[in-house]
Amino acid sequence: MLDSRKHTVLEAIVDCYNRTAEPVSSQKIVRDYDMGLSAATLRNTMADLEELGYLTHPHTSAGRVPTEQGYRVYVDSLMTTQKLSRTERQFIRDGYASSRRDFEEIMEQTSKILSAISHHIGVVLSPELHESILRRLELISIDSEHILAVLLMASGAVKNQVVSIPRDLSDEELYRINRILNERLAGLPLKQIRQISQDPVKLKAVFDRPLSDPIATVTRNTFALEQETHVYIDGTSNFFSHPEFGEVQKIESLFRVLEQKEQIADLLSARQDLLGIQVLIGSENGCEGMEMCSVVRSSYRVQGNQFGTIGVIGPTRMAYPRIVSIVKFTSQMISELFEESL
Amino acid sequence: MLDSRKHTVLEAIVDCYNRTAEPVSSQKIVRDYDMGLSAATLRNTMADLEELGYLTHPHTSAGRVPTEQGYRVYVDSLMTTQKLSRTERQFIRDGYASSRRDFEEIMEQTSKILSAISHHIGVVLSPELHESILRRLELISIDSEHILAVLLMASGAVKNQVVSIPRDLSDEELYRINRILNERLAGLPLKQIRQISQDPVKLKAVFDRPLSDPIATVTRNTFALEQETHVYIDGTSNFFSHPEFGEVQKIESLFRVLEQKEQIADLLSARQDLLGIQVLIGSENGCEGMEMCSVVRSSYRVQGNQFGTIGVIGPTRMAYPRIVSIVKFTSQMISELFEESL
DNA sequence: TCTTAGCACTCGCAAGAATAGAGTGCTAAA
DNA sequence: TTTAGCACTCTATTCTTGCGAGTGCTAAGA
Repeated sequence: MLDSRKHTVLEAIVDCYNRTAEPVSSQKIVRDYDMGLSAATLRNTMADLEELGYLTHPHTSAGRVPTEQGYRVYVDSLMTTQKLSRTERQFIRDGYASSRRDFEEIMEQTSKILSAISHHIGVVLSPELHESILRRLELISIDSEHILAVLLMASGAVKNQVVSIPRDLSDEELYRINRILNERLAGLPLKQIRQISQDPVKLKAVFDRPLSDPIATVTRNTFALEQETHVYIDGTSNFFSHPEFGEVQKIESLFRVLEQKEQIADLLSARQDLLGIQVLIGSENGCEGMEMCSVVRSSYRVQGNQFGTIGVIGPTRMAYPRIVSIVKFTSQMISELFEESL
Repeated sequence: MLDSRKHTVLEAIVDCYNRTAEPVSSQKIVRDYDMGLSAATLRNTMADLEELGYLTHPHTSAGRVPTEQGYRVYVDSLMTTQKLSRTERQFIRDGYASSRRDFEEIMEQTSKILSAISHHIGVVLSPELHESILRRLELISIDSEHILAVLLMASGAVKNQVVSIPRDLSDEELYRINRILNERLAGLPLKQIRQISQDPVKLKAVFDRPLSDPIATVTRNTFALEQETHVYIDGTSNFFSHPEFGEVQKIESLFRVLEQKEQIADLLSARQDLLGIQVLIGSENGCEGMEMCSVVRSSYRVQGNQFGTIGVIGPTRMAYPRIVSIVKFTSQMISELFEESL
């Protein structure tokens, strides 16, 4: 569809625009890229590329700027992904070295590493709690009406949940319930446990006890969990250094979106089934207020069928090859970390 | 020091400036405030107030703007604190109604309520973990090298901590250690437990066992906690609606500070010993990059000697009477919540 | 002595006009 | 097919001008 020259020119323009943040003129290309063509010829090619929808003009006498479609072609078939340098890889590894294998800390640290090395916004989505497999649960008495349920997942994630109890339970009773719940429920995914806990028939089958038994109530109340994903965001202030966000209103709309963590979660987790790296360019992310941002995301595997997502959010004009490498490498790192910790 | 007229005029100017965000002229005061004086007289008084350091001029032919010193006088002795309206009080109460008494949720919800009702930034500092009293601790086996320690505090706060263990411990051993730790340590503040855990003599005295016993190692590793305060921030994007932050660089410096949670923690917790409401005006907060912001803060009591802090961060030009009332009422609410939950 | 009307003066701000310069599109020649 | 040349367009900058808001000062009045 595009001949070789158009490819080269488009790549040069994307590259140049990404570095300078200014519309790219034909002269600029002649000077900076040695492609043995004159400015006039380039202008012809650029006009063609514009006709095809890969470039635009801010105004008649300005240079060219890639359109989203242009970026799409660049990302899909032009750019050459370079490997991260040794220093960069080490930087990422070092970032994890200090963390003590604590689930939350790994999540948080990842968002920090991503933002620090990419100079954009780093986002991490923890795996959906419902998919997690319960390794062990511990019930701790709080007062006569509440207990604290500590759910330890196979992934290392921990969920604390205050649970109402129907009547005061003695230590022995609680201990007994605790033991039985562990026997019958450990090893199952939370989603399944939830189904059991809400279905009187299944509940009876699993525990072989009348529904009035405190064990049924405790189970029901403990596993009445909402869908839950945690969102870790870091590096928001990096956005201030980009010239395209020189006006307040542009940055405002972005920040308003970032404060809505659910929206970010949706954005990152949409079509999570697609494995590997994905790049959403500009308005492709479908998020109002984030039209001028691109998202590079990848899922990571925690365990079995459990996946979380990491991503970098930056201006559409970002250094895609580098960011893609960063996200790819980091998601490998994090998957390895979780494999080790098993 | 200031006669009654100067008082009235200063109050009017602060009030007017807070509403309009524009320098206040003598005419404006004549029109909006019925004080039976001519513009010329007001100009004289304003000149006096400027000489005393309570007002300034952006330039010769502009109206007056309060200085930080002017705000100081206003806050300390001029403003009339109005009570919150019934609707506002109800709004705050409703904000807590949905939360399930979960410690973290209360913290988070408070920052949301504060920002939503004040239209500024809401900040909540959890009480310093070291000051908390251990109610109960539970050890859960993770793998042959790690256990999970769940510390339930008297306040309802929960701290999960992954702990390295010297060698694989059987379930019975772990259970035994767990029981002994609870017997000997529950009811003590973490700070004290930490001291015990690091002092061989005390450790031996409390547990009456050789230091080589796993119980000593587990104790030491479990309570080697850092000082720790959580910071909950909400409503940062509210700042975009204030006209004085129309330029990017002003908002940038602020957001860079807000990303440094430790700085915010220091800012809020400094001189925590002072009870009641405190107002830090402009550069008084001593935080670089936040010179144009004021802070209204108050501590809340969780239990016994344990205090956390809540606060509102807004532009120096904020509606102090209202914000002070909000912070005061909210900190009462939160203290009550914790009393109930005992 | 305090208050006020009047007036000259200052300064910022917005609108316009002029200029420079960057970059294009087109044409015609190589 | 490529390229040099040129006219044209549009932006960004700078300067000027005029307007209006608001002050400070002075002198007259209460």
